[in-house]
Amino acid sequence: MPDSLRRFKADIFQALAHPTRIAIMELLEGRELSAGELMEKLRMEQANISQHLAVLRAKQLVVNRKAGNQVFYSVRDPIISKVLALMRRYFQKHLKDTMELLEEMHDSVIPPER
Amino acid sequence: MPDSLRRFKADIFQALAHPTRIAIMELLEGRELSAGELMEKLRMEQANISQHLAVLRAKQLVVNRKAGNQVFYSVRDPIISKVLALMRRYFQKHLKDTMELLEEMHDSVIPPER
DNA sequence: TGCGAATATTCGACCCTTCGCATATAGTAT
DNA sequence: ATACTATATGCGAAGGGTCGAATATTCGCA
Repeated sequence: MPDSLRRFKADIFQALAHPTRIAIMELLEGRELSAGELMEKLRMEQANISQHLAVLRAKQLVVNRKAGNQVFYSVRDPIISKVLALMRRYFQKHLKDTMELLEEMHDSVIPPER
Repeated sequence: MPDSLRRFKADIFQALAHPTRIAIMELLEGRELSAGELMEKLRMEQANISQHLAVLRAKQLVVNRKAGNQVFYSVRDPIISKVLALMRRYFQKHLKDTMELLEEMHDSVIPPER
């Protein structure tokens, strides 16, 4: 496989390599949401969400549809959703190790989420 | 889904988000290779391969087995190979768009590979 | 046309990753 | 022990990603 293709594939993973973008992709599984709805569900700054959407758009992981004042996003190809689903299986399978790793990683105490 | 888990999942993608590491994972599909064999197949510096292996090890995408003088690597869970396989399907499906994107991305001329 | 709402883009600071180089560790053999 | 091979780790420089704040664009409506 030529390196240019591998670089491209790496870029796709790179696009998925951010918690917010994963959250966006998971929220978009099977349905369409506007940028505003995403912003509200994720409780993040408008500009920030928009930047992450720009990344996902640039790598063509999502497509957008303008409807009046709003822009609706959806996942471009269900294969990507399958990838995310596989990842969920992977995490369930290795949940114990995952937790241990998590603790090592932020090696002291994980602040409680609220 | 808690954000800590999503961060962890993002880290997995991050680990895959490099052409060299994708190459390593693909070479390891279904078989075991030593660090030296990987280095030779990929024609990269020893230290560099070793650093990439360290990343893959840290995220537990590969496991290693010491045998005398050498260290053999293999993929920890075939689910990850499935993810890579899905990605290959995705690329075949969108090959035309992929190529166009590639040209936009290094938007002038792509230096010939040798 | 002008205004307000929804979304996008730009900018600068900070941080993290990657590379090459140098060095360290682990194992084998003599 | 010494020497040699295989692999790993530490370090600094360069590059790229992420964030918040400010600004720009696009659309609908009066």
